[in-house]
Amino acid sequence: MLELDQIDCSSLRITKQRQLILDELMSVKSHPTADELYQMVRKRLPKISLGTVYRNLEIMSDCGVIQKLDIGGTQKRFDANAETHYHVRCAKCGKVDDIDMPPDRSVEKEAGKLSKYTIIRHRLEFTGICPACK
Amino acid sequence: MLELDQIDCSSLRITKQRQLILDELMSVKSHPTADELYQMVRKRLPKISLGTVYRNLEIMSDCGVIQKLDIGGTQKRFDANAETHYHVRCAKCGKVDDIDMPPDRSVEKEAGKLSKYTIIRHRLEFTGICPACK
DNA sequence: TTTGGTGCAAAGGCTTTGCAGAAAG
DNA sequence: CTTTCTGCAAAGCCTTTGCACCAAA
Repeated sequence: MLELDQIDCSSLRITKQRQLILDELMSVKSHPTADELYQMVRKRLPKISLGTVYRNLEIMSDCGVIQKLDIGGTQKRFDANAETHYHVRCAKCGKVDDIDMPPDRSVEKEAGKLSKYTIIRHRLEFTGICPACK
Repeated sequence: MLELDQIDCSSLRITKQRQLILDELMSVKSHPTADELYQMVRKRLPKISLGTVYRNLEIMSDCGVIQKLDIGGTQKRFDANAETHYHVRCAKCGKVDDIDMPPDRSVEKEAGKLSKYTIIRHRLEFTGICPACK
């Protein structure tokens, strides 16, 4: 729940593993799960462990280098683009893509008026059927 | 992933358990997790099992009686209101509330133009700090 | 060196499931 | 009666974590 903690991002080291995980994530426009990323990185660094992938994805998203997506489905997904942007998820195969729509910050102001919460951010997600599943 | 399957909703029976789970869910405006609901129902039906709660929540959301929410955090939450509406989640305590904002279906048309997906629905969620956590 | 990172394997948290008996229709 | 549902407990799936060793700075 506590997602506001600041972690120390200044003492991070650049390890082979961390670099490769980021490289692989940046190389795809899809939004892979930790395990998918693990399979990708393993081709170049066969001895890397799944735990290391999870640990690094966690750290990098805490530091704002990447983004952890909590889209439908059971597994979390990761996005090399840490900026706010919108996504679509295929209801059949679970694939997640970006939607190239400019984020509309005004909805946050509106939501702030309609509730007693102090709004920090918003997230807009679409569900649909991807071209391959049609 | 396959969330489009139709399940047979015509042969459902009205059991004590199912009725109570729905009653409890309808009685709150919060959006409880399966376990929270289990604790609530247990006060009135001490011998109910957690598995039964999960099973019924699954069935009722498949049949469109209730809604399963996939909001941030590790646990799924449930909503007696199956209509499309928006939510806020507190970044500190994880509480989820409704936002009384009319759903804007036009964003779906826009997203359809900007991607190759056939859009089925959208979901808008806010993150903020609830009054109790301020 | 010092401190942070890694691999491994075990543990954890939430959810699903198989099965035999119970209950709804 | 027949079919669906329940309680229980075990299994499953994804993710986190403890520990001893390794490597970056």
